[in-house]
Amino acid sequence: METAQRLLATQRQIPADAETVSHQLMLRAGLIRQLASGVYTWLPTGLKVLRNIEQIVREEMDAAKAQEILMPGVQPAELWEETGRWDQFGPELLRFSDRHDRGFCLGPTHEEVITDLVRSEIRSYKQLPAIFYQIQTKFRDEIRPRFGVMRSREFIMKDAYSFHLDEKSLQETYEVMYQTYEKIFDRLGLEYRAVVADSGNIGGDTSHEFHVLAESGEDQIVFTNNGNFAANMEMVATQMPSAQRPSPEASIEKVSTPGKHSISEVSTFFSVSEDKTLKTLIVHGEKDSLVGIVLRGDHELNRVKAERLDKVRSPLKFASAEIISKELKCDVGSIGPVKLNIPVYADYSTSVMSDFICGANENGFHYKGVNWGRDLPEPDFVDLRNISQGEPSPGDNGPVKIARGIEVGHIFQLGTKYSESMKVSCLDENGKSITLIMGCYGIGISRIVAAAIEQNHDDRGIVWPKSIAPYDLAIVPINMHKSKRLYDSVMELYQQAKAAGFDVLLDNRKERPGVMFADMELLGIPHRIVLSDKALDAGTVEYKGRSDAESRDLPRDDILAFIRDRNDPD
RNA sequence: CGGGGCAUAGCGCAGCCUGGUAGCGCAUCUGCUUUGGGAGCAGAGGGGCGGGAGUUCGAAUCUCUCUGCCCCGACCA
Repeated sequence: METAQRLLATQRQIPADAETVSHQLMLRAGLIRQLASGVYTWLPTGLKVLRNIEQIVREEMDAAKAQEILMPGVQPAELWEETGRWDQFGPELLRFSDRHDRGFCLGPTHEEVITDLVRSEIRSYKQLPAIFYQIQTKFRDEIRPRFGVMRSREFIMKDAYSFHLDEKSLQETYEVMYQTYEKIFDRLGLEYRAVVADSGNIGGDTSHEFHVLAESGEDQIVFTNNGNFAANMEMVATQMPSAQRPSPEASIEKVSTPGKHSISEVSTFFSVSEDKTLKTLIVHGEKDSLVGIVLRGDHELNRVKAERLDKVRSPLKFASAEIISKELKCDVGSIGPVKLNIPVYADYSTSVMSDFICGANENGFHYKGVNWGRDLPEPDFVDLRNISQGEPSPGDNGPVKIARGIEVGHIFQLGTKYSESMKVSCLDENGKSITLIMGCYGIGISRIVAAAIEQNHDDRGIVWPKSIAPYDLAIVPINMHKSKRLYDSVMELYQQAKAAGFDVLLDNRKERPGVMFADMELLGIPHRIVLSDKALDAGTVEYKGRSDAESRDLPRDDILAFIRDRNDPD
């Protein structure tokens, strides 16, 4: 491919609307353009990356004996009514009517469609197990699309669905899919981790997420060095401490703490560490009630755990400052569990605290020397918090580490959630009708593009893993328009590289070198060859890998073999 | 949906407070010079200021009202 004939669409300036690195770089490198909120056009370069990812996914899915199909983006309401999701899904499901006033939606996922297909096509156990997949555009009317294609409304997903006669078969296929996902993310050249996950509203029991590790990731993942434990933060249980609560030594005392609101201010004021304080959060309960949630000062609330509590409204909603001051007669920074006349849940970790500090439910005052049982009733101690770095892991696998990740894959064991409501069965070898068991397996293809950039970039632009880079190799000639022999040499190398199977981008624009270098680096092309008259005399070319610190001169005749070796050292 | 912000040329912005008929940088086009890290000079084209209504002799500037987009919170690949 030659730059002069190609819509490179690179931009020098950072678009004002983009905040995250990947979003900025995708716009600047000319991969995408926004059409509407959460809706993007893929430009030629971006599409090449997308196709590279799709190809790897396709090859590995095919290798796992999954069969590719393509289902419609538009789906009839009746199917969704069968599973009850027409009502459950909420506004995220974009609904509309056709000219006959029949209800339709834009497919956010395809459990209903595939299940409908399978129930009419699969009749015998001999056709099972079966895995179907597609790579297709989905639409979810997200409340707030953001970060470019990281969370867009229209996006490209690989979704796969498996059907089984029994649980054992589902387990086997699930294991195959897990391994297939590992192969896919290995081939994509991304640093990732598989974690135990919450299955959310897709339904089912066992589920794993695959996260690309990146500082900017929205999810926290928890794992151990021995590799035997890895889970989404939402899922990591903390235990009731086994230690005995120390006996009270101090007596309760109300202390004036003017202007001290946050835990760090209060702990500094009292010259104690944050773990000697309690923080009390106020959330909405059922109906109009409020519920207090008490955590150790240095701990972080886990929303998913809080939502599971009987008295807490789901989804979790924090009480506003106005409601708190109206109902509790004090402001947010002064709340504590003592004489708090609403239901209170306290985290396990607070059960072994004594002589602690907490808000006095009066502006400008805190209590110190507070003790459970003596100064206030024992609350319900439950698991409410996020585990912290360095704490012992569940199952004795050593201390946990915490990293941030971007969820790019999710596999579920669905069980019979859809097959039951949609009555999918077939006959087993005894002629008995069996309700099929399902699994489903998603990969966010378009999100992977953004995640790969979040994980692999520098101050000059994208640094693509070589398997998904839009081009393998950039050829940058210096002053080609001035030298016929340079032109001939460049074109010869260009043809040779193409013949050798490289996807080559020849920068044949009449630009100054700096402009070409900057664009090729912004685009993140893994290998760059610079050709000049000077090097021609020496019989060399100048080579630089995208993440190399320095360029090097190599014999012209060896360059393609050199790059091939570098790509594939074996 | 709650909170905050923005909307002026392809991109980034100024002008708005104190109304007088739109400007800067980059990009684009032409010419000359230049050519190993986003060139220099000269010239050119391009918008009527998100839409609608109002106030006014006159509105990018003031008022009202829509709409779109971005950011922070609850959803998910």
